[in-house]
Amino acid sequence: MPEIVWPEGLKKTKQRDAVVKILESAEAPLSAPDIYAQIEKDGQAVWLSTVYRILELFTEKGLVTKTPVLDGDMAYYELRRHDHRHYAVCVDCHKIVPIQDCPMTGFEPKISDDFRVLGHRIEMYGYCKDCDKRNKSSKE
Amino acid sequence: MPEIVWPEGLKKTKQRDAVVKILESAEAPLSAPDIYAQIEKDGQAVWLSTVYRILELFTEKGLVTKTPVLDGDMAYYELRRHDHRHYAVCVDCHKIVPIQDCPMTGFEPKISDDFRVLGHRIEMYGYCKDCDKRNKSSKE
DNA sequence: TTCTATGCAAATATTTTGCAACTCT
DNA sequence: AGAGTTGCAAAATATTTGCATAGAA
Repeated sequence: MPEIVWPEGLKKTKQRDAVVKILESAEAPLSAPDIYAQIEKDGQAVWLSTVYRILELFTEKGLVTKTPVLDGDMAYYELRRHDHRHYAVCVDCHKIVPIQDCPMTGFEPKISDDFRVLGHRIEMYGYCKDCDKRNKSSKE
Repeated sequence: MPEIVWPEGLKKTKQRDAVVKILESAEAPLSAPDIYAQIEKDGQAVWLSTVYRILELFTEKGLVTKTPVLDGDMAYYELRRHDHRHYAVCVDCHKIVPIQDCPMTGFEPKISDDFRVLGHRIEMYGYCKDCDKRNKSSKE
């Protein structure tokens, strides 16, 4: 069962289907090369530039959200779902872990007069369990 | 009066001073090319790669925070001040506006068992007053 | 058939790196 | 003097674009 509504005017192609499928089964944002690699691994042929083009198009159509992660050497993409998720990112191994709830709920920023807020992005950073443990034991 | 403590072991050079001065007077995060352009405009000579190197070093030393903005085509840098600020970014003109207070205060994410949280980043996005007005009037 | 999407190559943009010359301490 | 910094050029990485062909409606 597809989680998305296909925007009218867009043709369905196997490349686009592949991208959607990867995004649907992802539980954390993925980079374009991530998605490209997964499609290849599934035995399908795509070009990285095509993946970029699809992601850009999907972002435009509101299907996908483009967001930088951590210190941002790459852009990450995720399906724009009905639920509202944020992530914690490990500063060491760059693992991405979903956070359950959103601290912005009910929060009204004081800028609202000067700014029409459409949404927000929250990212926590720190050490995941594994890296935390490793750092402690190696006393680094 | 300098807002920062110069890390020991780092030499003071006019390039580094220039970068610090720009960052001190900025009230929103700046990209490396932004900083480079401002220094040039002040009549000083620097190389962009030097600016990048200085910012990387400062980030390592904890003087500066590197953070991607909006959809992240570039990294932005800001002085790591004592106060804790977040920003709203206009999706149209990319203007960056500081937000007064932080919705995370007192918030304890449910992941804390599996993750040692060091900090967080929040970014609101939407339309700034000018772009909102312009979009309404041009009925675009 | 007609319009759009993709393959492919080549360009662009941002950031990083290597090394010799220079400049702080 | 000696270690750390910068100028400069060139490389590396991420992403975008142009155009002819292939594919969906």
